[in-house]
This record gives sequence, C-alpha cells and structure tokens, in this order.
Amino acid sequence: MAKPPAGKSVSKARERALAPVEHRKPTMSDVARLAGVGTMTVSRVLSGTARVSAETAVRVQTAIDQLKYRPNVLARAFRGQRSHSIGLILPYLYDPFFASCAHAVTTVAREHGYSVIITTSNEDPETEFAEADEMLQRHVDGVLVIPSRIRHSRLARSLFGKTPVVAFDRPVPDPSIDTVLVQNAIGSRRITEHLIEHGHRHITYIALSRSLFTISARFAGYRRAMQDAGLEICPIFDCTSEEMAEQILKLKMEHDTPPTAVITSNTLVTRYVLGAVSRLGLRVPSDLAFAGFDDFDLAEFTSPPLTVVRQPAQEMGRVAANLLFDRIARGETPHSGNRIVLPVEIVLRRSCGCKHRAPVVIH
Amino acid sequence: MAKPPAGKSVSKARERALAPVEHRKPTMSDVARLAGVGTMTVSRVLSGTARVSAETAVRVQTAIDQLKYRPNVLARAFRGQRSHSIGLILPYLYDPFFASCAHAVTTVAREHGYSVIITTSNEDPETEFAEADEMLQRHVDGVLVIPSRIRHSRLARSLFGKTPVVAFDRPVPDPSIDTVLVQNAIGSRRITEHLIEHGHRHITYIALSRSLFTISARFAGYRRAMQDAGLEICPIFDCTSEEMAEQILKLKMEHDTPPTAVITSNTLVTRYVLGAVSRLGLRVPSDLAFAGFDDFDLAEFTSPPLTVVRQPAQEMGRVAANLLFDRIARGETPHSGNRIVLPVEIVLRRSCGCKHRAPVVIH
DNA sequence: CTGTTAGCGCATTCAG
DNA sequence: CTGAATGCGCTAACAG
Repeated sequence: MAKPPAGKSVSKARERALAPVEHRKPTMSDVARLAGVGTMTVSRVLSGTARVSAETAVRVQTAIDQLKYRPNVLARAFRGQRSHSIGLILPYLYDPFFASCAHAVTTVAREHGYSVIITTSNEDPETEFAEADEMLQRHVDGVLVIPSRIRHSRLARSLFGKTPVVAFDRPVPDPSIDTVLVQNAIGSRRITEHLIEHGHRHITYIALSRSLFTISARFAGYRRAMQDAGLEICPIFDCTSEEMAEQILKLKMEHDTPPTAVITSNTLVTRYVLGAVSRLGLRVPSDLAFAGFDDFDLAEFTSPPLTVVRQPAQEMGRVAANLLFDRIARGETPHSGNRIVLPVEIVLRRSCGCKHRAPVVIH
Repeated sequence: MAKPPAGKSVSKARERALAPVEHRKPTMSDVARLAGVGTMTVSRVLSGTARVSAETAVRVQTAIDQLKYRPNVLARAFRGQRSHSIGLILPYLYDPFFASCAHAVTTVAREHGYSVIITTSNEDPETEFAEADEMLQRHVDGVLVIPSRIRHSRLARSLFGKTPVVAFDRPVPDPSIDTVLVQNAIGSRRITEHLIEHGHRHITYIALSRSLFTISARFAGYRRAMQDAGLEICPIFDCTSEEMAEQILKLKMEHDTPPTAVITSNTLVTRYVLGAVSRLGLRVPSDLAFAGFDDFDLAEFTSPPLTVVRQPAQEMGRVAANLLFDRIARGETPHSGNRIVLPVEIVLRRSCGCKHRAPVVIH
C-alpha cells in the first residue's frame, strides 16, 4: 500500500528521463524541473497570482522561453478555471448585418484574450437551444446571442446557470437577461414621417415574418407615424420571395388608391421589392417612393440610391461583447438585466424623393 | 503512507453521499453509482467502443436519462481525445464573401457534431500566426484558413504538427497543405474575352493589393486574354478607396485613347469604381463598360445591373470543411496536399453591354 | 516566499 | 463482458 505512490513517481521520473527531447509539448513540470523549482512556482509566475522572488521568477521565465512552454488551455479550463472562450449564436452568417456584428464580437474578444465559438441557429429555436447547451458543455465563460423567433425561444436564465448571457439585436422573453437593441420603432417612425413630409398619404409597409421582434417593432413605429398623421396603415407580412413581392405590389398598384410609397422591413425584403419594382417597370421615386430598414454597402449604387434607416451593426456587437466581458469579470449574474438601446441614423438618398446629390445623414 | 489512499476514497464517498442532490453537474461516476456499475461500463455505453450486455446497457441508459447526464467535453478533450472543435481563420467577417464561406463551414461542422472557433486575421500574417497558435493551444482537431497575404504567410505544416489544416480561397506557400480554390484566372480570362467580343480594345483592370493571391491570379487571366487578342494590358493596382478610384478613372478617361471598359478585381473595388463612375457622371456601358469579380446580392439592382464572375462561396466552404473532416477522420497528414479547384460562373447582366432583360448565367 | 498533496472527469491500461 | 487503478496538466489549499 505504501509502494504504489513510490512506484508511480519513479516510473514517471524515468519516463521523463528516458525521453527528455521527445517530441511532446512541454508541461509545467518540465519547466519546473529545468528551473529547479516546484510546479506551483511556475504556475504563480505565469498567473502573477502570488509574489515570487525576482530571482526565481527570472529562472522560471528563462526555462519557459527555452522550452517554448505554453500553458495548456484545456487543462486550465478543465481544472475549473475560466475557459477563456465565449459562445456566439446567431441566425445566419451570410446576412451582412449579422456578419458585421460577429466581426465586432471577435474583435472585442481578441482584445480580451478570448476565443469565440460561433454557431448558427437558422432562426430555429430548437437548434438555438441545442447549440446553447453545447456551448455550456464546453464551459464557455459567457454567451452572446441574437435570439431567433422570440415567441418560441427557449432561452432563459435558468438554462445558463451562473454563466452570463447577453442577447442583442433582438430580446429574449426572460427579463433578467441583458439586452442590447437599436431604436427599431423610432427609426421606422422617423423614416415614415419623412415619407409623409414628402406628401405621401398611402404608404405601405412590406415585411418579413411578424414573429421577428425587429420586424414587429419597426411595424409599430410605422403605425405610430401613420396614425399620428391621421393616415391609414397598410402593412403586408410574410413577404418571403421576390415573386411574392411582385404579386403583392402588382395587386396593390392596381388598387383604386394605390400606395405612392413603400417601406421595407429589412435588407432581404428590400431586395425582393427592388426586384419586383424593376420587373413591374415601376419608376422610383416617381411611381413609388422607397425607403428601407438597414443600410448596406451598395445602397448608394442602386437605381436610384436608397434611403434607409442605418443600424450600427458593429457598434452593437461591440457593446454587447463589452457588456458580457463586464459580467464575466465581475462574476455576477444580474437579477434584472440591463437594456441598452442604441440610436439609429436616417440616410437620405434619392429613393424617397429627396434630390440630394450625396447622401444626407440625420442622427 | 497507507492511509492517504483510504482517507481519500472515504472523503470522496462521503462528499457524494452528503450532497447527492447538490446542484452540480452529474459526472460519470454519479451515473455509474446509480446504475450500480463501474464508470468504465458507462464510458463504454457512451462511446459504444466495446460490447456491453444489453441489460446493463439499458440500466446505464436509464441512469443517464434520469440524471440528465451529459459527458464533459472538456474532460474528454483534456484526456487526449478529440476536442470536437475546429478552428476557422479568415481575414474579415464583414466581407459577405468570407461570411458566406464561414456560414458553410459552421453548417458542415454541425453536421459532424463539431464546434467551430472562429477568428479574424485582418489580413495580417502576424495576427494570423498568433491565432493559429492559439487554436493549437486549444487542441482543435483541425484548422481551416483563408490565408492572408501569401508572400508573408508564416503558416506551414510544421507549425501544425499532426493537426490537419486546409487553406481555401487562397493558397499557402507550403505545398503539403490541402487547398481549395476557385478558377480565378479562368474566370477573369473569360470575362475579359467577353468584353473583347463586345468590341472593346482598351480594357483596364483595376485592383486591390497585388500581394493577394486571388487578385494577382485574376490579373493573370485578364492579361492572358488581352495578349491572346493582341491587345495591350492596362492594369492599376492598390486602388484602396473610392477617392483613389475617382482620380485614377478621371486620369484614364482624359487619356488620348481612354479605356472603353473596366474590370474590377473584387467586390470592394467594384464598389469604389461604381462610386467613381457615378461621381464622374460616366454612363455605363456606353461611356464605359463594366465587369466585376465576385457576385453579390444586389448586383442585379445597381444601375445598370452588373456583369460579374460568380464564385461559389458556400460551396468552397463546404468542400474545404469536408476535406478537413476527412483528414481528421483518417488521422492522416498528407505529404503532398490536395489542390481542388472549383469552377466559376459568368453572370451576364447589362453593365458589359449585353441587352438581356434577365441575367444570363454561363457555366 | 516556496513546495507538497490532491483531484477536476474521463478513458486507457490491465486484471478479473 | 466488467471493474479498479492510474494519470492527462493544472491550480487551490494547505504546509513549511
């Protein structure tokens, strides 16, 4: 019974002795042996968690450099420390808006010495849930999420235990989760007002699924502006393809009092409607004025250049990530979450009827 | 000396006994105890690595379900197994082309039960190198990379040891690394030929940094087509802003024999030139015909709709990821890497001078 | 200031 | 077919 421990260390020592230059990643005890100290000292030098005499510190550092030792992240994480990784769940990556958010997140994460595990939910609450769970299995230190359809979201504080979570772009039912949003309703309302100022009375709102938070918030802003002006609203939801946009628009334009302006709920629908407009031979803005939600790189070069509400995608990613790292650093899980709302800008180009040669940005 | 082992197991057992319902993730030994078997049996049931009698398997499974046990990924990875994660390094995420690649990669990874750790290099070889190293520290099972500027890339087989790597979109100096590319030169050549068929003799090629593989490969295709037609080439590199594009174009157009057509090296430059063209009041295609490399969502709605070479972004991501998973499954690190080249398509719209109402795609 | 001991959760030995 | 022992690399908790 007294033997095993002895036998163990002997065999271990021999193994090390026999294969000192073996091609194997150096471990902390390799460093310790070379520096003639205990592993704890090495650990302390690395983490700076306790004071070590300058002299030994140098010896250890030399050994580290000589061996090109790098601590094993996995072992550290396994030991119950931070994993120095966060999870990022978003619907799609091929949507430039989401991609910009993701870019900002990876950038902030690097600044904090963190890695990010990224995954797509395809707007499916089940996938989203499964991926969140998977990330928790991987012991991420925090999770950032652009939630899928809010009504069916299974994301809740309880799932995450004491792991911080922040939702952005869209909220989550659980109010104890931190959230970063943009002024969806306000942006939508202001652009609607702008169209009204151009003299439009019949403005239609064409949108994607109503079950998406952003879409319905933007609808609310549109409705508010219309009602305040004593105008009737004319919303159309579930426009999910260019063909559908064409059908819808055709029908609308044949109406007794056809719309003279259209507002789209997001880039995807903007694209559909742009296609429909072109196929129907409608001229913008004379036949139909046009304003969209969400700016994109080439909005300036469509014909005519597009007036849009611009959301600060990267800014939102940055703010959300910083908030998460704040929570991680403090080790706190708030009982009532923060709710940060970022301002949007209106970019006036020519599709709304403005005559500006260059875009005009209103804050 | 004989005591500690005994004391150890006693204290461990007591701890478990005292806190059987403690809020703590269940471990394999919790499951084993509940099922009345050894941990190894549980392990075997989980991995299916060895045969277990049907009866015990059921007991174990029941215990797993009851405890909602999920194996600890970190412990597994730490133990020297697969980490079931891959790394993905790319220049930017806000470039829709790269984002589409990334989307495909995450999708394929999920199909394989893998997580992906994503990071951006900002086209900086040093950052790229550091991030690759970081991923290796995290014991990823494989790495996918869209390399930054090839001339300065520090990525090599030796860095990765026996961890599989595949480069895509752009190659890496080390020929032993698997690579997935698209027909850059061929696509560029064909679109140049198309412009020549439209009767153009003076075609200029406006490009981003020459040190990017894709850009210079596309230049080669352009040059080849021009030379074959006995025409003089007229390339311009390092066009890095809209202002620069405007200056360049202005100068060119004031020349004795101004270009009648322009080819751009990628979406970014397409954007710059589009802006310059608009500011200079040039009409496309009558004053200047236009063709770009890389299709984008709204290319159909620019004025006029843009003729482009379309690269299969998602397809490339998928192929690269599948190749990587193949390597991981086989556990092999090839001595000479594969080199897969994916075909591109030419999308004829109207900026080249074609009169098609709808885009025509040539394979 | 420094070293020793112990164990995180799992899977690879090697005995039954 | 099954189980007990062992250690992956690291660090918290305690010695010294």
